[in-house]
Parts: sequence; structure tokens; C-alpha cells
Amino acid sequence: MIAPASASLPSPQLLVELSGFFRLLSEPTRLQLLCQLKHGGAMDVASLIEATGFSQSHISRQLGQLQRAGLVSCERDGTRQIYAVADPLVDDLCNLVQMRLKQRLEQQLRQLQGV
Amino acid sequence: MIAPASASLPSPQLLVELSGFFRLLSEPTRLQLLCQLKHGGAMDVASLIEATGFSQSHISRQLGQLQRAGLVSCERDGTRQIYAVADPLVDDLCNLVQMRLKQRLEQQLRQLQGV
DNA sequence: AGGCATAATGCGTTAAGCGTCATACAGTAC
DNA sequence: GTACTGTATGACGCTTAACGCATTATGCCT
Repeated sequence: MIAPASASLPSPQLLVELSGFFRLLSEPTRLQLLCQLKHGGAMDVASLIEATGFSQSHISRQLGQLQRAGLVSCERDGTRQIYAVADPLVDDLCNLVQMRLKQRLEQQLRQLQGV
Repeated sequence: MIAPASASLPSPQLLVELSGFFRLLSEPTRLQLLCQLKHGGAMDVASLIEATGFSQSHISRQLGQLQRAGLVSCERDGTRQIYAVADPLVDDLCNLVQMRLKQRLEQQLRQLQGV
């Protein structure tokens, strides 16, 4: 028999940490950086600036947040900093949510069609 | 013609939708409501107010956001609104992130202990 | 050393969202 | 109908974080 996962309620601290993690993914800029790094492999900051169109300071700050959370790693190459995705979890989460969004839209479409 | 090289990159619209979903989970209050509903099953607003300690208006607003996103459903019972979790995805996401947080802390612990 | 590139950090402005108070709305009982 | 309960919403202050500009730090040259 499978336990009904009678998970006790999460502690306030865990709630804060979970929400803090999700908050990292709640900005399109940061998500875009993560997707760009996953797509293009390791990239330096200048490439990410060009790919996103944001200012240098903004990109640097967002990368800093992602790095402190362990989602990206960076190493020097001369004067450049090369960033790369350090955790595949984000990609899994995005895929799950994307499937969910798609299913929800399909359901709404069926309702409009009166099925 | 649109370059096919960026085919695997998510569109700006998708980025906004993904980040919007994660934003829902970026507030401890909403996360707490979802966990409470998962733990206690269907609950009315008054019970959720008592469980969280927030004001009635605040809880009502957060429930409204969760409902519009399809994460919770509600039905009337007299004057009361009974809310319930409508999508198991949030629970899966939280479990994934929680495992990740745990692994990261264990790793940091090992580093402090000198491997 | 100085000069040049790349990236990080103070600082200010601005927008978005939380959270509460007061009010309006929906439903029931009388 | 009025009175009462339970919930949603408008208005508002406040905190936080995005975003850019200017500056500073860091590392390669010659």
C-alpha cells in the first residue's frame, strides 16, 4: 500500500527556501539566461548581453544571483567569465510546467468548442 | 526567414508564461496555502485564514490568483467557499526542489568538513 | 608602470506586488 | 423585506527588486 504521503506541513523556513528558489525562476530575464546557456553551452557575459539585449550591469547581476543559488557556474578565461548551467533541475521544472501550460490551453480550447 | 538555429530557444511569450507560473510559487503565503490544502484536503477560507494567520482579504486575493492559474478549484457550500488543490504539479515541483536544496546543503556540509 | 578589455558593484529611479483597512457582494435565516 | 455570516474587491502605504548609468575592480597585454 502506498502511503498517502501524509506529509506534515512544511516548516516556515522550508516554505521560504522553496519560494526563494521559485522566485529565481520568476523573472523572464533569468529564465532566458538559463535557456540560453542550456542552448549555447558555456558562454561569456558579452554573448549573453547580446543574446538578451539587456544592459551589462543587469545581466551581471542576474548571473550573480543564479550563481549564488548554484544554478550556473563560472570560470575565468582571461578577462572573460564563462558561465554554464550547473544544475539540470531548472530544465526539468520548465518542461513540467510547459507541459502543464499546454494541457491547460488544450482544455480551454475544448471547452470553447463545446465538447 | 527565421533562423532555425534558435528553434530550441523558448519564445519570449513562453518565457513570460513560465516565469509567471513560477512567480505564483515565489510567495511563501501562496505556497503555504497550497500545502495546507494538500494536507487538509478541501478547506474553506476561514480555515485557511486561521491556519496561516493572515488577514482575510490577503488570503482571498492569493486564493484568487491560484484559482485563475488553475492550481486550486473552489465550490460554494452555503456562504462558504470550499477550496481544494486542482493540480498535483505543484507538489511534484516542490518535492524536486526540496530534494535539490537538501543535496546542496549536504554538499556544502561536506566541503566544510574538508571532504 | 600605463592602456585596454571584460565583468562586477554603488546608486538612483521606477514599477510591481504584498498586506491591511474599509467597503461591497453573495448567500442564508428570520 | 432586515440582519447576519462569509467572501471578494477597491484604495492605500510600504517594501522589494528590476533596470540602467556611472564607476570601480580584475586580468591581459606592451
